[in-house]
Amino acid sequence: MPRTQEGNHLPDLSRYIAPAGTALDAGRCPVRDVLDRLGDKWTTLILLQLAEGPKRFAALNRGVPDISKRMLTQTLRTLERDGLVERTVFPTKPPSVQYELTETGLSLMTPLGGLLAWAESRHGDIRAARVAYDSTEVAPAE
Amino acid sequence: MPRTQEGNHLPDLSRYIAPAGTALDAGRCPVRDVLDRLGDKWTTLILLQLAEGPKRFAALNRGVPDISKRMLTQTLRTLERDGLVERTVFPTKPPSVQYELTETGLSLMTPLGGLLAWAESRHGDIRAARVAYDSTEVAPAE
DNA sequence: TCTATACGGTCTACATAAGAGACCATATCC
DNA sequence: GGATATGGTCTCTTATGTAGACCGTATAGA
Repeated sequence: MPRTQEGNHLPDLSRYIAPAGTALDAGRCPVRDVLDRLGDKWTTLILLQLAEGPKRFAALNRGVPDISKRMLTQTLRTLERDGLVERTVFPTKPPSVQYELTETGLSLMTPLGGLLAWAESRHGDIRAARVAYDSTEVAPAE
Repeated sequence: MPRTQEGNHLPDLSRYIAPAGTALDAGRCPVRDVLDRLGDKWTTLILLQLAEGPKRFAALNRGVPDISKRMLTQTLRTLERDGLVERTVFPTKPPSVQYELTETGLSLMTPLGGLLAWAESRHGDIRAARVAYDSTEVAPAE
């Protein structure tokens, strides 16, 4: 079994890999249980909106214009259920609903920020790699 | 790279939010273009496998037992296209194929590690929040 | 008064994506 | 000869995501 063959200053990621065959099921594997949520396509965008401060439903919808209300509701419910977002209903007439990050949600912003910084700095590389890949696929003249 | 550590003092995340109405489309918004990939359900798991060192197709399949070959192939192709993973075919008799992280892929491991550390440390909170949420939903008698 | 808009959603119908599992060719082992 | 392993592809079915209509209340404007 190949160990980590180089000591290239990586964080010890193997700790996040479930022991083979045992804990890869959701509910026990934090990677799946948490990371899958961030990949919800909308979750990260909404968290980013809320990182600016508490917002209301319609404001979130404006901040992420191409999300449907259904998906916005659904994503917010999941975030609320996971304890990342707090939902407060003000009994005004039309009732207004405020969403804001909880302490847990707020604490996610730091590691998320690191990932976004990576995404921003490497976005050019990734896009270039795609172009290169697609061109060699179309014209494998190498 | 922002190294903000305080919970109430966030890194400037607003920079990752596209100017309203302009750049939320994929291809211009790094958040979508990159983060959506990590949410591919399998991508992170496979990257974690490869963080241990180069692996072959079947080894990856064993490391993530419940992925189908079809999804494994597809995910690896996407990672290769994005320049995060390099695919090398050795012309042995049943040809063997090795996958390994590129420098770009390797560079993702650090911010990803931060996110996984967060996921691990908050997993208990999140699961507890879910239980609490579900119980109040089922029995809203307060 | 009649209509339009905004609030915060829900509901239904449809399109896309994921998943299971058969299948392929080659080669070695028993 | 049959099983197993290599690295996939292909089709079929099911789950998920999306668009958009709809709902009731309330305010503003014509």
